[in-house]
Amino acid sequence: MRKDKPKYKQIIDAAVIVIAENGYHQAQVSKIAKQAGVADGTIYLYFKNKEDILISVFQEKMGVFVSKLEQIIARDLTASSKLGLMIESHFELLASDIHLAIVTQLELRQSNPELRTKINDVLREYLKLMDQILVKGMEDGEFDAKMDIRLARQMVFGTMDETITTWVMNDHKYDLIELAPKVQRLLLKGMQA
Amino acid sequence: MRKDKPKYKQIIDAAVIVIAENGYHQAQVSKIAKQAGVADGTIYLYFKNKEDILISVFQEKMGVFVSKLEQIIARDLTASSKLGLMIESHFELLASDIHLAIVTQLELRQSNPELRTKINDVLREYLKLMDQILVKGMEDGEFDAKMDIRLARQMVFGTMDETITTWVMNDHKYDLIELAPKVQRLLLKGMQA
Amino acid sequence: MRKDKPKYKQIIDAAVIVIAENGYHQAQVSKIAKQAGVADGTIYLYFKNKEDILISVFQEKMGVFVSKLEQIIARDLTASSKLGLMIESHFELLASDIHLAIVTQLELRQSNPELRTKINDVLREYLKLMDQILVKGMEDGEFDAKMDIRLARQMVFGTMDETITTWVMNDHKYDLIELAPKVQRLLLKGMQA
Amino acid sequence: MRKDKPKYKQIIDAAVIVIAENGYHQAQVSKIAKQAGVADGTIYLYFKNKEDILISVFQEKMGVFVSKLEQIIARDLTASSKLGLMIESHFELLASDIHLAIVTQLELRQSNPELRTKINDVLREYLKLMDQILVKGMEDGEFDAKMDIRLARQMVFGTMDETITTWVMNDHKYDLIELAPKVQRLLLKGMQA
DNA sequence: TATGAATGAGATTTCATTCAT
DNA sequence: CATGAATGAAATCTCATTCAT
Repeated sequence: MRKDKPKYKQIIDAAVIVIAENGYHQAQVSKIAKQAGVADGTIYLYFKNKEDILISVFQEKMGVFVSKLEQIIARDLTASSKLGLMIESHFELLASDIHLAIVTQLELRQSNPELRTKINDVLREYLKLMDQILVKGMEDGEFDAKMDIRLARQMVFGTMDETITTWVMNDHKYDLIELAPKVQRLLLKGMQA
Repeated sequence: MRKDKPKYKQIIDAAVIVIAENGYHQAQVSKIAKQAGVADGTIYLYFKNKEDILISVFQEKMGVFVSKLEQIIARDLTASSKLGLMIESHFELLASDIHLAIVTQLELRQSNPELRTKINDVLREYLKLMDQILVKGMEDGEFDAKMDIRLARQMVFGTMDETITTWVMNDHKYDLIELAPKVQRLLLKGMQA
Repeated sequence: MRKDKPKYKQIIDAAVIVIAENGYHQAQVSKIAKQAGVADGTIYLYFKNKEDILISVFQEKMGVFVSKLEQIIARDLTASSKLGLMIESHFELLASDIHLAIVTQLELRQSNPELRTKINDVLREYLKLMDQILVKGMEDGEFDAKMDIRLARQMVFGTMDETITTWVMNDHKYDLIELAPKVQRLLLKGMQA
Repeated sequence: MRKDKPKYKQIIDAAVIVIAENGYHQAQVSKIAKQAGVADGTIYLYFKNKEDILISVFQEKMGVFVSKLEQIIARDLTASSKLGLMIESHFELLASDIHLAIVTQLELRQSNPELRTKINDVLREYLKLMDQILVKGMEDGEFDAKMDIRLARQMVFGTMDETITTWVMNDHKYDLIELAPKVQRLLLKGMQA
């Protein structure tokens, strides 16, 4: 389905706005179409069905996170620095797009198990990259070589996720980005050799 | 709403089972009524509406977590030990009731933000108790006195939550409880003075 | 699904009227519900889905044809007389319920192949009874013992069907019933020994 | 509408194939266009609307039946022979084009009464020719001079139609053409003087 | 002539909630 | 207290047709 055409992106962006403003269950296709400035039927020229829109939203947006993280990993830095950059970059992306933050932290989690499974597939790629940082840190002697890597990853991701969700649920009335260094310090301490 | 009558609890328990077995979106009132062995209309003698059932499920079950945690806090122990017991106790409760674990970690999160806000109100009590442990640890010089207490709490809760959710999503095929000490160690290291 | 309850029959009869007056493709469930004097949702307490209504219409109404024909066959008459009574009875039933005639001869034939297959299952029972008459006639020496029974049945049914359909399509402006003896004579001549 | 241009016939033939292979309700304009190797919009340069395609299909194909029958009538034969040739010719045409048989016997009957009325207009020409044979037979003393000609025609057409439809519905697994003489004999007996 | 992207109307079905018994 | 039959609002997706190029 013509992902290069401008309307594809138009609809994705419209979906993010509509879901953020109306909530997942009130995000009817007709609302998304109106927001995108196209007819209802046009949606179906670019997406198989409603679920396909939502998965695509997640894929397109998560893609940005993944490529940012890939760039960070490619750089010649310590694992600690990479971890810090990752957190900062993750927070920045969501802080700069409140709509997207609402959608990923709150609304998309209301989707049915089927859809969530597909979302998890997308997420997994991100978590794999995260693991690369942890492994490097353990190999380089920065992180505790004996720590359970899965648990460590769950701590890192769980902490970031909880921090962002709390921020979103508090109507983002404080600065998320300035929490990044503190979160980094906390997590690093937990994992350091 | 007659919370003392046996049918009140019957319905709450039925709701947990039905949601766990069918998923949040397939947990119709009529199914809960059938599972509870009462007529559909009877539900409405004990609960205002469907949302009220779900909040009540969370309140009743969370109450157990809260009272367990209160007992732990009342004991004469170091903050670190209390934290360890809290994690262990939390894991134990969910590992011993898979239905409940599925409901709290996966299904109830599909509810709309409105309901989730109410659920968070219930959760807040638990988080406040958690804060007491952290404060005590900071005062006693066990934990870093300068750490951001909200962030620390988010790390603790986020890590526990992510760990349990991952366990549930992996069909609880490994032992959750034996992860508790490792989780404790990881978190303590992050927070220690 | 409660076929004994009066609402079941109410809905069936409403469906016949709505389909006859509006055509198959304009017979929305909401129209049938309104005609039956029930809410849209009530339909689904008695029928699995829209197709189920249509099949039930055919089954219920065809049941009358079948039982009439069974009575005729049970009587002590020559095959020729039975054939005559069958034609007469068939014509009478449809002439007395124009709505039903329109539905069976025109509207229900617009249904999709799936539904038509199910309708044919119902029809088969009627054709089997028809065969009994033909067999008896052949055994008793009334009908040509060497005729192809399938072809004979196709002639009988095809002629009746074509006659009724033509009558319906001509807005039943002439008397269908008085054609019965003529049709009988024609068919008997074709089959007689 | 340029009926002489090759694309006109291309589209007609494409329609027959698409309807036969996909069924009436799955024969979308876009499928017919693809099968014909033209763009969707091009269809509308040759046909007023979808219904117009279907009527044209019937007209074009029925034209073959009519001209065959005209040739038969023009020959110097008895009415009985003509009737026999007509049945044989009718069966042959459909047996040699299964797609067409499926379309005329099953699929086109799913169209709405409006369209069917128009199809009947086309059919009427064929039935008129059939009447010529019957009249001649009655005048020549071959057929019963007192028979109701309309009924007789309904018997002839209804029997042929039912025979062919049954053959199509049985996946044309037996030979239709060899049934022709038997059908002829049956019908002639019914009509003979 | 020919294209094909865009349009937008329209219907089935589910399920929380009510209320007469 | 308890019942359960009845209600009725609400949303996804299809596809014939158009029209700018």
